[in-house]
Amino acid sequence: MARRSQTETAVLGGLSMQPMTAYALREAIRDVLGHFWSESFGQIYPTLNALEQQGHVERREGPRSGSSTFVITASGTARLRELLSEPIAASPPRNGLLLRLFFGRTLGVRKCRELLLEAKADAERSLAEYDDLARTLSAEEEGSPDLPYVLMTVSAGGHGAEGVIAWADEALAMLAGIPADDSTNDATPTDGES
Amino acid sequence: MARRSQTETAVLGGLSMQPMTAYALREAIRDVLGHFWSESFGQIYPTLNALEQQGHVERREGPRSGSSTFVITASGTARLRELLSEPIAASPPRNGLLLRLFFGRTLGVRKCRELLLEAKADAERSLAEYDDLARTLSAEEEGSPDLPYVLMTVSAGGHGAEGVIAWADEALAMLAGIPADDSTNDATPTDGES
DNA sequence: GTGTGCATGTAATGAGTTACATGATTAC
DNA sequence: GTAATCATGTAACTCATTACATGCACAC
Repeated sequence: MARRSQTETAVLGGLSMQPMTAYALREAIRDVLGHFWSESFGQIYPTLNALEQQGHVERREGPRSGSSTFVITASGTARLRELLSEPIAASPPRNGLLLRLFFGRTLGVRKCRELLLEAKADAERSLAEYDDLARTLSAEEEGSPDLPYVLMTVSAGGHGAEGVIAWADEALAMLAGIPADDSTNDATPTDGES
Repeated sequence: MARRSQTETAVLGGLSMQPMTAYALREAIRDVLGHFWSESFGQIYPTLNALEQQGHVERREGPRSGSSTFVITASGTARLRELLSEPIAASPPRNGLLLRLFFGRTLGVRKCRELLLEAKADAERSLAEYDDLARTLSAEEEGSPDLPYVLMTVSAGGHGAEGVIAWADEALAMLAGIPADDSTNDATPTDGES
């Protein structure tokens, strides 16, 4: 747990695929890892400096004057392997959609339906994106030893999206069974008694 | 965005289902919302105090001397409705499993397989739990106006777990297609050149 | 009378995000 | 020359978690 927590993993991992400038690294993390991981960019530079001091990465001449390309060292690869082998620290769940639906009685049937339709549309859109991405990557990165692993994570996104779609359909059906009671929607609260 | 960010929503939502002590609330959040939401308990008490000062909850005699039961007020219900209607602030994705698999070339085929088998087993276990939970709740809370909404969130958990299982099978099949190259596992890194 | 669980809170810490500040290079 | 983009960093701030501190009440 060398602090920098998982930022270290993401940074070393990115550099394990290819040497990059810090700038390129942060774009890679945003665009490529972005589907399932995020890093605060404010920590990438400090982490790179720390890793350099520990000898896990080396600074080389960058593509421009003043810029540096970072290259992972053998010790960095070992460190990455170590980090990847650590038990997965489950980040606390925070599903804003489910939080809203859970209190759906207060939110109202109509808004719940809207949320579900929106979630379903989002999932359908991202499912299409994942399919595209898988096809593009298979073609462009053909033969790369990283490809199968990358495809696995893309596939996870796809299955997740499919799960959301199936769930949304089910939930919409359940919603349809609830009397579209407008008193729970925007009218006076049902604080009848006591 | 009254700060206390979403803690406010969870607290008001919990009290919208029934009046509780702060202690009971934090257990409810842990046990019931726990599948898709988490709150740092250190924020529940301050949030309750803030809500009390704003008139969104009222403090009543608790079940013991010195303890208080909190009751949501009409303005609290209105506030909750407002909070639930706010756009969903997507929390940054942080999937530790996918982060590891993405760098699977470095981690090694064997450990990837272990991770996937573990994830699949976890998903199967929680799928069974969700099924149980749905059955139990349907029986125990029969007739509650909150029940259908609660069941929707349970169903989301189930579909999610099913998605993970399907994905894990696919990913394991992909893994099987990779030469179980032990050089990428624990042997010397493939830092051949330069 | 004592231990377990109910009950209430606060302080310290640490992690993560944003916004800011700065400058070089390249394309137009 | 000037706008966009590459490039590097830091400081301030918010947010969240953990651990700690305290005490009552009820069952045994």
